[in-house]
Amino acid sequence: MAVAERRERERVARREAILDAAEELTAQVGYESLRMDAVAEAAELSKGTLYLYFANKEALCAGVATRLIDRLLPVLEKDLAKARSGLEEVRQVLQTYCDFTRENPHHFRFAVTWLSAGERLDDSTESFQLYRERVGRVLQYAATAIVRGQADGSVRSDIDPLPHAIQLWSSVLGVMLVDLNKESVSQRIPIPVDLDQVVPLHIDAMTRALAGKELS
Amino acid sequence: MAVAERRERERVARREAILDAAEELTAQVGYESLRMDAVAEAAELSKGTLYLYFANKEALCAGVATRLIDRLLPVLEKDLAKARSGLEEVRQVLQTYCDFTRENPHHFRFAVTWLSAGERLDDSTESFQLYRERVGRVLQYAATAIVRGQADGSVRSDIDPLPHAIQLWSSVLGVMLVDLNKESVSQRIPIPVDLDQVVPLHIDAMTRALAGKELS
DNA sequence: GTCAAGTACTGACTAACGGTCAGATTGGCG
DNA sequence: CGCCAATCTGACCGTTAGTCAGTACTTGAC
Repeated sequence: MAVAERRERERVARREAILDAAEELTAQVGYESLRMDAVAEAAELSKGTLYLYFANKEALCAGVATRLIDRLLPVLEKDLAKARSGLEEVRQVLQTYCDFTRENPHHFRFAVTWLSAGERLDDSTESFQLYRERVGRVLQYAATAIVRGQADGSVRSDIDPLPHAIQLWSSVLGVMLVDLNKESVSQRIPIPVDLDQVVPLHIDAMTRALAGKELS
Repeated sequence: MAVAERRERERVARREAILDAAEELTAQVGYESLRMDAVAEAAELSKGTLYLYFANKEALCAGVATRLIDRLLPVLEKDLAKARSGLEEVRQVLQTYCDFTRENPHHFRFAVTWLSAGERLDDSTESFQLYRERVGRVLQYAATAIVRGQADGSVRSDIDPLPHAIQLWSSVLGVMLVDLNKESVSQRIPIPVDLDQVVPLHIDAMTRALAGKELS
């Protein structure tokens, strides 16, 4: 049945086309202003069709976010090759993640919304399964870097890699939340601070906290 | 004109009554499920009246959040008295803020939404002016603690208090984001970790990163 | 007491948007 | 051609934030 195979290919292609449209629009107007009507128009489909490919708006956004992480992973792999120690790897994971977030602020806003949605969000759909798996992979990079650092002595030996990987990731999340909204936050917070410093400060602080004995 | 004064008192009282209703409802159903109709009903007013006291839903929520911070500030003051050094003060600010956030998760969700809203949110209303001012005060506690720590030698002398206060606050924001959604996050992240550890780990890491030379 | 000028409040209405579904359209197959 | 299944459509629905013309009440002047 070559027909069935072609149909499957077409189905995948259409799904990707919808994701292309959604990604493009998200980049323009931001994740929270994304309208299903607009996605349908951009993809040259009717709104109903979107729901044949994605369970709901969140699932569609999860699909966009998953593709973005898929582009991050090879970069992460490449950047990590530069590192000369486990601690440097940890630092590089954080740095690469921050750079990625700055280039793809909308993915980040989606992640925050997803996290803070608590029980309210139904993330049992396939789109979310895939997304979750990608997030897990990013965390694994951090955890692996810590393990390597413990092996080569650059990272303290008395810590548990996985919980620390989550601590690193979640704290970066908060810092990036502020960084991405620098312009408005600096007006919103009645304190004069150069917010550009905050991300490097945080990465330094995290590195310092993980460093093994030999760090001055 | 005693009449004008009484009117003003009544106006303030009504505003407070609306905030009471909104706070109560928020505690029950959460910030994102708060409905203006429900607030109106709970406050025994019509919906239109709410908009005579608050510019919009966000402004109402900012009002609720402001009152919550007003309850945090004295606790912060009290807890800080316990600290024996500047570094301990920093630690205590973080700890008290985390405890407060756990007791008032809805305030926290509001703060995150506000921050991540970027330019989209109109926060020029009076409610937001007040809220911003309160956030500034919390940050000031952190910054002051750092300054004290530098004075008594418990905190590194080579850091700038204000940017670090923001780095502390924003990273705690991210960590709490995960903490508050432990149950669902632990299912969402395909990695087996006890998420209860993350907040203490983070506070330790932050303390370690700020500590002056004498820390082992 | 009464009337005019505020002031506070009301609730039906609108607009926007996520999501649905009965029916139209398309394309393969006997 | 005619039938079936898969795909697609877009008018429609429910929900909810926000509006505003109209009502009710209060006040102070006469």
